[in-house]
Amino acid sequence: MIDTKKQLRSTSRHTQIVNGADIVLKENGVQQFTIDKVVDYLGIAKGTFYKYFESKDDVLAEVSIKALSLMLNYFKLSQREDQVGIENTKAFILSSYAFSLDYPAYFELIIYMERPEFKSEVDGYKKISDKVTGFVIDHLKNQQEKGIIRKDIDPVYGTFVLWGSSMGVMQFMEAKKVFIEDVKHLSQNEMMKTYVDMIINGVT
Amino acid sequence: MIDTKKQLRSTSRHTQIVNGADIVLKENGVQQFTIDKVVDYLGIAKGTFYKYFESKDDVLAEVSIKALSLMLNYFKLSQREDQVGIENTKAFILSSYAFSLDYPAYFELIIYMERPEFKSEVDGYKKISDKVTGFVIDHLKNQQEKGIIRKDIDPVYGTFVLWGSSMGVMQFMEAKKVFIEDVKHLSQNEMMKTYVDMIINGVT
Amino acid sequence: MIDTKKQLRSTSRHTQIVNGADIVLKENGVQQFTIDKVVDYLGIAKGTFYKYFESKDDVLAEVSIKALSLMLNYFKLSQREDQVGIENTKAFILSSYAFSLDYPAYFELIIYMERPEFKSEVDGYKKISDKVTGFVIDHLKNQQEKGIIRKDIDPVYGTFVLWGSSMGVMQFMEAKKVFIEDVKHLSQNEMMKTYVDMIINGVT
Amino acid sequence: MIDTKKQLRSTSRHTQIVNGADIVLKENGVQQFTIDKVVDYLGIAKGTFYKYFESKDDVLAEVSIKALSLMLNYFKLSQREDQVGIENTKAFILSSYAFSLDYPAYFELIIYMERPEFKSEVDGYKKISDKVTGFVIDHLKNQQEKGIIRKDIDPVYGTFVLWGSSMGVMQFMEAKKVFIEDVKHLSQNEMMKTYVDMIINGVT
DNA sequence: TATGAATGAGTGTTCATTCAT
DNA sequence: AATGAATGAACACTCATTCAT
Repeated sequence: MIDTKKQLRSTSRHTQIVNGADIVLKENGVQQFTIDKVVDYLGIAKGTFYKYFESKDDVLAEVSIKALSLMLNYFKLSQREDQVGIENTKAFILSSYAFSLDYPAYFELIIYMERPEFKSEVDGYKKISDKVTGFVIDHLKNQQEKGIIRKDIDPVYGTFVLWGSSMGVMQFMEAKKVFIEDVKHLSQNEMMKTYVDMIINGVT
Repeated sequence: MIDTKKQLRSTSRHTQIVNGADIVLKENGVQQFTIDKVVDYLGIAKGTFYKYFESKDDVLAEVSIKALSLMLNYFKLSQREDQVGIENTKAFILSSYAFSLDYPAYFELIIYMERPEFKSEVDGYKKISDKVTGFVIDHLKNQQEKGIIRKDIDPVYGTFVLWGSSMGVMQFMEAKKVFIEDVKHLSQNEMMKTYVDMIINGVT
Repeated sequence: MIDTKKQLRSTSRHTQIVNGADIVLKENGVQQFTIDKVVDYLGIAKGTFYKYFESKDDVLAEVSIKALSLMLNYFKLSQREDQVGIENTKAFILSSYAFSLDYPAYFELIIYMERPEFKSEVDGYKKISDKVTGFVIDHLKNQQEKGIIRKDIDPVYGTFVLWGSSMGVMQFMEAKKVFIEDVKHLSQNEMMKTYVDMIINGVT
Repeated sequence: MIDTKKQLRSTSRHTQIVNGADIVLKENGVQQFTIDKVVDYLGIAKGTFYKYFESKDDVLAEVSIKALSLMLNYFKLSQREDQVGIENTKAFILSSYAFSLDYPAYFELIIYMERPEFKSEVDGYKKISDKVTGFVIDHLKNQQEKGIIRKDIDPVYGTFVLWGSSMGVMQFMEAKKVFIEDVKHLSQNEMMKTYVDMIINGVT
């Protein structure tokens, strides 16, 4: 339990709960994330939580807005005008890798939110989710116009494939971390490089 | 509940429980898989279950051995001598796609087992996991020797990339099923084709 | 939320809250009636509510005054000078049936208020309750004087019997609605007719 | 909490829980009946309860079987061969009155179970419920054949009217107990007599 | 007089695991 | 070796009521 009173002055309860949920998520992962842990951590009553959020998925949607915004920021920061040719696409993929390394719980959350049964009523979620998708689609189209990426790849399919496959590789590495590094003496970075190399070659 | 007595003579309790868990898994999926359902199905006592398995994850690890074996079989059956060039690699990727469609619960299980917190003590799991990995590594090496796949790709990294990315794309499609088909009017098959095209181009 | 300010000038807070509770009751029924909904609807603070009312049951008691007043009005409107003989008594019973159809939530409330554990301190409730009772007693006495209703029935007992039994029949029909209409293919109206016929025969 | 061990030897857990629920019901009434109270009373774990019953409504259904059986018994015991004419019908109505006096919580429960949303999966409930209804219908038919009750009354409607109205009168008396006896100095018995007189006159 | 954030004891329900027999 | 009754902490969610400002 943290000292709630200090925070109250500077932050609204809503934000405070989102922040608490954020921390609980990072410490426990999505599967072990519970409302009980959040209210315990914040030292507030359960009723208080439900004054601000309709459901568990509701807070998670808000946290995932932070997660997606942060990821989008990683994407944007990876793009530089002085990078020519396929470099920007490489940089984009590597930035999503960096994000998954820096914020593994966020990464897990984004996957969790994609469950079909998840019907978020939180406006911001759909918005930022579309924004991220849009960013990648635009990137692909742009590279196709410049003649850098093959024009026969549908940008929408291409985006989902890019996203799905890179997330898969990262998830795989995360899961097999111990196995890969200790047993096989492989490096995650080396593996990511191989992936980028393979997928980049496939689209150019 | 099935008739346990007949099985008892020919099969050991251990195997019998794994088989029961297998069927329960296929019928319910990983999230709805419970020990209660397993012992109900088998008509055995709960205590008996815990005599043979330390935990829920323990049986699931054993079931996943069956799942991985079956997947390996799909891989093997996809390879034909009369297929030339890159066709065998394509066939290999598509066979893992077919597997995920034919046995969604197994596919779900394999992903479930990859959680970092999952620490299986079951010997056989590592064995079959290595076997599957070995198969793909051999495949890659083979294709490289024939000059079909680029020689600069490390076969071990390449294997993990191939595996991780294709599973990622499939998982992504499964999760976004409704979204992809209803909202974007995309086809899962078309998306898989795009993936195969992109990754194949990247390795040849 | 409604605009509270306008009402404030003309109506007292007390009345205003009762009116709000009234509307919330009609829209939600007794079981779903919550203080939260009332203060939300009125746009006032919860503390304000508890300044004017000691408990949830307290407001409901006040709302039930409105309900009983309305029911009394139904009773009165059912009586016409040109109706001769037992017709006015029939009309009286049918008017209480009409009331229960027109204002199901009020009807529900009246039954809810009759729980033994409900101890209303609200003055007005007893008053209107007596008024309704008085009306029926007077009606019975009147009919007895005219020789329409048997003189050996005590008008006070008769009133409670009339009231209790007709409410019971209506409550029974409401509860068994599905059962009566779907399973037994009976009609609510037909059942009410049977009741009126039986009870009217019993008193004449 | 009672001493559980003694009971265990003679009674099965199932029966024991039903008995506990029975007592909790009688002490608290339907609205305040909770699983927590039942397990607290029995001194068992919540999980134990749910091993034997699927839901709260499930136990209540079982308890109501006891209630309905008991009520049916009251009905049957009221019928005597040496009673002639309308006396048996009177006795029947008075027996349901006696039942509601002896077991007010059971009476409440029977009303509670009639909620349309209540979908009991418990076989016995429908059975005994139908039995009770059947008993009354048969009684009416019988009296009609003997020429004691008017033949133009449909026995099914008549049953429901009889049941609904008598339950209504009893519920009304229960609710207004204090009011009737203290304020109006009326007697419940006198009121019941009036009801029986009125309804009997209406049907003969 | 009015506020509204905060409370917390419920509420029904689940399920992996234990242990006396 | 086998049983299966019992556990109990966990879970998401509710709502009448309080009290410091």
